[in-house]
Amino acid sequence: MKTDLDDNQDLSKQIAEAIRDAIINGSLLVDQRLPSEAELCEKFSVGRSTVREALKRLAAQNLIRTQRGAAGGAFVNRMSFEEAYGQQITTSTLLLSMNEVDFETACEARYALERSCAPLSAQRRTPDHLATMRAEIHRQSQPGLTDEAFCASDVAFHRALVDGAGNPVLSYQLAGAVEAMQPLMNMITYTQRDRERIVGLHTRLADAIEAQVGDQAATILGDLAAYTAELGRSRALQSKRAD
Amino acid sequence: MKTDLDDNQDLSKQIAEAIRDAIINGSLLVDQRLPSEAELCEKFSVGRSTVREALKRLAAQNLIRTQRGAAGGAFVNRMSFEEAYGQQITTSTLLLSMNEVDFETACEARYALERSCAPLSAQRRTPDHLATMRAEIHRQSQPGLTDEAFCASDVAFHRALVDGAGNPVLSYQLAGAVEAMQPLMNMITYTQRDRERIVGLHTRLADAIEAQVGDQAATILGDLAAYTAELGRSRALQSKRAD
DNA sequence: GCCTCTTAATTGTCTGACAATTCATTTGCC
DNA sequence: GGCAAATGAATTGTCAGACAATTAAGAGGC
Repeated sequence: MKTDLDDNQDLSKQIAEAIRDAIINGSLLVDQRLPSEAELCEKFSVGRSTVREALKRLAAQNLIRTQRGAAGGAFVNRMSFEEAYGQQITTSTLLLSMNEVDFETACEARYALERSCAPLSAQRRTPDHLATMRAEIHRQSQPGLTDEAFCASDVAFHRALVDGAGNPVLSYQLAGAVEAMQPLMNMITYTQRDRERIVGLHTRLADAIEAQVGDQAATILGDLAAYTAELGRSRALQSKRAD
Repeated sequence: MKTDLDDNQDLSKQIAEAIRDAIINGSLLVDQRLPSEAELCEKFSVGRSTVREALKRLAAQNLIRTQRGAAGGAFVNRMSFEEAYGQQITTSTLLLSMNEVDFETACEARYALERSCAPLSAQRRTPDHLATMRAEIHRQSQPGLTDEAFCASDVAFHRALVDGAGNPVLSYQLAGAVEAMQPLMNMITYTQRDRERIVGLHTRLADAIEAQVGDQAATILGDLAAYTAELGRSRALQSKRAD
């Protein structure tokens, strides 16, 4: 961990970066205790507030956790799939909502990514995954479902599809990407006919996954992408705002 | 923005979350100025350090930026693709390095994801993308290249492939995923024969993209995935540590 | 109109203090 | 001796006040 302060600006940022680098390059290992705030003050020759602000920056990125008390302090946090997943969703959601990404682009990206796990999922899916997919299809067929609930079920369905590939890294990347696009998908109003069409495609998709025919699953995902894009085009002007 | 503090623990975290939620749900718009620290102190009835720590948490996530001076303050930051990309790489890199993800799983995820943009890239790639791919292939053929430089060039090559799809959302998701796996890829030692084989596959891949034959590109990516996985299996015990 | 100086607002940093929490040690009782 | 309670020490969490650094806007002079 370097102790020299390069510039004359934003000390807490520099200190946070120094510690972050130490974590990334392995100088600080998981669950290792960082020096106490007082020691860091001496090491970097700064006041305690500055050190604390640096630590809070790291805590916000889930890089460290802190404990009070005698044997307390700041510890290097093991980044869990759960935390990483949450962070990715927050980042991606904001990125999409703040940059006027048009629906068609987001939609294309989503289905392209999802397609990548169709063959693996067809090959490795367990009965659990199939059951989840069937259950979500059933939920989507219920009348009186709000658009938001329909979208949430859609995400759950596709989540099961992705998880079926049995690759946690793939699940992490894809689930984050898909879920981040949910607010955009939520902007669509689905008529009863739309829903029936989607449920039909989902059913065929589940059938293909069950029959372990990956190519067919990929093709159906392509159809689903095309249909969703079409819905987006025709409903583009409604601009429902999710709040 | 809520002003009530639920628990009796970690005030700065609660305040940060309250403001973050306000940003996500649209109560605070891009480039809008947050209340000054003094005003936030009053609003939440806490001391200034607490408010500052909350703001630092948000700054660490690129949600806000701060400016000193008379018209200064904290402003809602427009999340740029650049920032989001950097965050995703940091998160994913740590996730992979701290959770003993085995090489084969990471490799499978990487190539599965990359495959998803092969058809789009074949369809839309510009001469610029092709030129970058050819240039990186040439670099990879240079003798005396370190393994790290070879890997970096490999990432640049695949980055061009991904960007060829002309979908910024897809580029963002994929480039982050691919780059985050670079440290794992760096653990491989490439012999001259390995490199020749990879360069050969890259050349065929560039040819397929140039000829706009997406299916073939996807197939070659599959071959590349299989070969990389094979290298990972045979070299698994070397465990070079990148520092 | 333009330049300079002043002023006010705001964030960045430091210091000192106290509260809250947690663990280790000591004390006191049996 | 053994166990429970009190004590103390270390550490983070919070607050208050002060000053420095920076920046925009206004005042004043020319």
